[in-house]
Amino acid sequence: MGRSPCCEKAHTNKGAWTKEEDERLIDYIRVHGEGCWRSLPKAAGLLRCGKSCRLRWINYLRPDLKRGNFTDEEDELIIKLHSLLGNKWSVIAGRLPGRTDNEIKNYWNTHVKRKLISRGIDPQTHRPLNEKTTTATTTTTGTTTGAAKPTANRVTQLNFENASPQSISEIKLLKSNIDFKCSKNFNSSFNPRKPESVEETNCSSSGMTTDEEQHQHHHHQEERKSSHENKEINLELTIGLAPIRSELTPTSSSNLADAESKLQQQAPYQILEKVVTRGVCTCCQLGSQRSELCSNCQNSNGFYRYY
DNA sequence: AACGAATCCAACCGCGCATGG
DNA sequence: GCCATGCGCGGTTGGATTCGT
Repeated sequence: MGRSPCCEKAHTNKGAWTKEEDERLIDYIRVHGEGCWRSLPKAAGLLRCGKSCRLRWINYLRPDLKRGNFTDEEDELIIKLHSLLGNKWSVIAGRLPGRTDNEIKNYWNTHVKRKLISRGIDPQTHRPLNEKTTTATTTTTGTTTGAAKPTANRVTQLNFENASPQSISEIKLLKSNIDFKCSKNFNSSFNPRKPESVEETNCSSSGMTTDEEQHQHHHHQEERKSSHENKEINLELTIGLAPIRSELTPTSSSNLADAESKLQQQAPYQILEKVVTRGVCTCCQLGSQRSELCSNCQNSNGFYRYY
C-alpha cells in the first residue's frame, strides 16, 4: 500500500547541509547537469535523498539565485501575481528572476501577508478585509504569521448554506469566469519548469482542445456540480483563466481588440488589466522563465497572444 | 545579562501529476 | 488500462536568530 519511499531513509543524512556536501553537489551538477535526482546522491557520493539534493540546489546553490532583500517592485509583483494565481509559488517565482518558490512562499508568509493586512486587505482574497461580498464563510483557517495550521486541503471549500439567492448567483457568475482546473492541458502547460510545453500547448493552437470541446467539458462539469453547489462550492483557486483563454486565443489580429476588452471585463481579476496593457502574453508573463518573449506569441501589430 | 516570545527561513513531508513499461 | 517510478509543488516544521522586557 502506498508508494515506496523516495530513498533509503536509514542511510541518509537529514537537516542542515554541510559545506562539503554543498561542494559535492555543486561539483556534480557542474559536470553532469541537473536531473536524475534519484540517482544523483549515490553518483555524487552524498548521503542524501534525491529530493533533498534537488531542493538544496534549487533553493540555495543555483548560481543564478538572487540573494538579499526583496525590492518594492518585487513586493508589488508578488502581490499582483498572487491575486491572480493564488498560492502558485512556482509560477510566481517564474516571474521573479533569481527568486525561488520557497523563498517567495516564506516571504509571503512572513512579510507580505502582514503588509496586506495592515493595508486592510485580505491576503487570501485580495479584497478589503471588511468587505462582505457574500455571506459565505470559508473553512480555511485564518492563519497568522508563523502559525500555520495543518490544513492538508489545497482546495478552498466555501459553505453557502446561509448565502442569499443573490449571493449564490453572483458566485455562480464568478465561478463561470473561473476555470476549475477543468483543462488538464492548460494546467500542465502552466508549469514554468517545462517551458517547452508552454510553447507547444499555449502558444500554438495545435495540441489544444477546441473552444467547443472546452466549453462542453466545462458545461458537463457545471452540470455535475450544480446539484450540490448551492450548499457547497468547491472553489479551486489555482488557475483562473482557461475559459477566458479559450475566448481569447486570437486567430486574427481583429480579434485582439475583442480579446483585450473581454479580459478587462473580468472584474474579480482586475490585475489582468495590467498584464494586458503591459503587452506581454501571459505565457511569457507567467509561464516561461526565459527572458525573451516566446516567438509564437508575438504578433505583427505589436500585440501578443493571451491565454 | 537573562529569559521568553516572536520571527525567519532552510529543510522536510506528503500528495498529485507525468511518464514509461 | 494499470502500476511503478520520478519529479515537482505547496504546506508545514523546527532550529537559529532577533527582539522585547
